[in-house]
Amino acid sequence: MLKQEAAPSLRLETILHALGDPVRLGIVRQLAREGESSCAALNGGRSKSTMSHHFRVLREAGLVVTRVQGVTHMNGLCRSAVEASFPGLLAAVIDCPVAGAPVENSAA
Amino acid sequence: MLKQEAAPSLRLETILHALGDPVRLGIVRQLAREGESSCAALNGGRSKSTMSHHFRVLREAGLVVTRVQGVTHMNGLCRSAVEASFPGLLAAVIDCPVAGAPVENSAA
DNA sequence: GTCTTAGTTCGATATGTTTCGAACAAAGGC
DNA sequence: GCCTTTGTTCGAAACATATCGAACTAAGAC
Repeated sequence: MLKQEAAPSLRLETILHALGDPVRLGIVRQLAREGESSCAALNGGRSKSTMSHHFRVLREAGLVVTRVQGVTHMNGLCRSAVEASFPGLLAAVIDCPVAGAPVENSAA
Repeated sequence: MLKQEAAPSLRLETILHALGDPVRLGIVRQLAREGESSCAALNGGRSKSTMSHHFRVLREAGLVVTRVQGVTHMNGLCRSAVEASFPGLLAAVIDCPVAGAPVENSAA
């Protein structure tokens, strides 16, 4: 079962706004590096409700799809869909080193 | 004379945040299409102080440089600097059609 | 059926952002 | 010198966002 709020609009403005938050940027980058993850696996010490909010923004922007798998929700990056609408955008955001680790780097 | 707040940090997070606002995204896209412009040439009916604020955010993000030329301030996109740090990012943001015209399209 | 787990939704608070008008500063034209 | 033009800076108001805890829901384990 997929969670997707209607057809995501895939508006550039909405996508950039979603990516403009450090927590969400961290989520997207981590999802890109490590593939699907549960919500809990990405909370950098933030509360469940905060994370739920950020995932909702990412979902509504069309950047992330959430697949409900039993009790956990697996989130995946919508690489191809975003790539189709805005070629090169995700690659540029993902394939570059970045200072500061918004979501802890699991390098602990 | 160039206006540049110290060395712009060129942080991805800051750049995405700057681009996440529809007015600023419009400015950047228009600057990309039409080259340098004065501040006044890009106000979509907004007040001077509002535009000044947006240009400041763009400048601080390292997306725009402002050259003072007599009484007017000419703003140009820092394509190469941004491209050097985040290859493909500006291209992805600029070279795509976008719904909604934040800054009026001069197609009036 | 009861309990646990993983997320969501709600309501509140604190913080940021956008926007404006008014006052200011710099550069030139007269 | 004075006036005009173009932006900037300063408050202030309106709005949006990030964050939390508490109450809720759905799925499964027991």
